[in-house]
Amino acid sequence: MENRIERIKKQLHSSSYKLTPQREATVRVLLEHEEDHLSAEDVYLLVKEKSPEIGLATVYRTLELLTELKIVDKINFGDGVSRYDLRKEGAAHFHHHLVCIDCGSVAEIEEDLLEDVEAIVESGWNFKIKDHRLTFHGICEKCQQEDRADENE
Amino acid sequence: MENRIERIKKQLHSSSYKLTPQREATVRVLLEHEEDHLSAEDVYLLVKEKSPEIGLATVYRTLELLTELKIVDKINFGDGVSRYDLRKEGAAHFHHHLVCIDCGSVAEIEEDLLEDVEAIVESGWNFKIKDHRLTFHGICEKCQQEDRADENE
DNA sequence: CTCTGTGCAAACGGTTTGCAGCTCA
DNA sequence: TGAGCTGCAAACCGTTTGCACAGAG
Repeated sequence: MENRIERIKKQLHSSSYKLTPQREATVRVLLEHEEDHLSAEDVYLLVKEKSPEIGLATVYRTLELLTELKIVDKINFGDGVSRYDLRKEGAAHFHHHLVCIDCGSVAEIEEDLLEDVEAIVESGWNFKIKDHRLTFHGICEKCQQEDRADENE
Repeated sequence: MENRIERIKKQLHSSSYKLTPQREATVRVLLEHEEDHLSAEDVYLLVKEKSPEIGLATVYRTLELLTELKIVDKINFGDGVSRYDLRKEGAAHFHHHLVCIDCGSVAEIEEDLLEDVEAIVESGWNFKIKDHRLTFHGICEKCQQEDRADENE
């Protein structure tokens, strides 16, 4: 935890930004909720619990800054809200998501899985890939079980 | 063209919707710009050229209706605007996109490419896939050539 | 006549921006 | 002192909604 903060601090400094208390509070919330896919508003409310004086605009500006430095990834599942996802340490590729269309839960896939596909696309379409977004929409394990339970009623 | 309109008309009817002049004008714009990834506003302006009385709300409502009936797909490249993409005749899967981070152009990939990946995800994560979104961000062929030309200056 | 669909304008909600004040070198 | 950063409120902008009216069956 502390050493990840330290590393982020260095990343900011190397681009001549400061790790202000507000920025640190925001980063801490992101670290503590690494599995969730928080919206800016979510982050704001969580930061506010510990630092009540913070403003929503500051959170937005911090998230934008972190996105720019590729410390977080800004994602959009099509529900009209941007969500922010901390990049995994040393992850070469952006991870994938499984969005459940029943309960709305979002799971992550760390495995790359796209290596073959990317090779095909790069050679077949002459496209130099820099990043990707892959999201599957479907039914999560829990909802599948509940659906089956419903059927047996 | 005409028979695709006819087919869409039938799809609407089978869900007890009418193909009104406004809806037809909107669909025609989508058919005429199948390669572009138009925003609602884009569609509105194009429809307005031929049917100036149409309102923006009607275009939104039509696009929503077409999305519901899976005649178009609503996509989001993260620039804060929804774009609408006509489904290819009989396409089982939603196609993929190549977004150029230099010039902003968007190309489409019709090939599935994800069959293997989906099989892995379904069995490995117990997730029943219903749909997917795959977008690659990178440099298109044209911009790669221009970059190379720049280097040789 | 009824029900669906439409145009307009207002409302909405997430995000951005202008600005005055603050912090810390 | 000055550059960067913050909080607040207002502005923004894509999208949705309420409502009165039009049009087809």
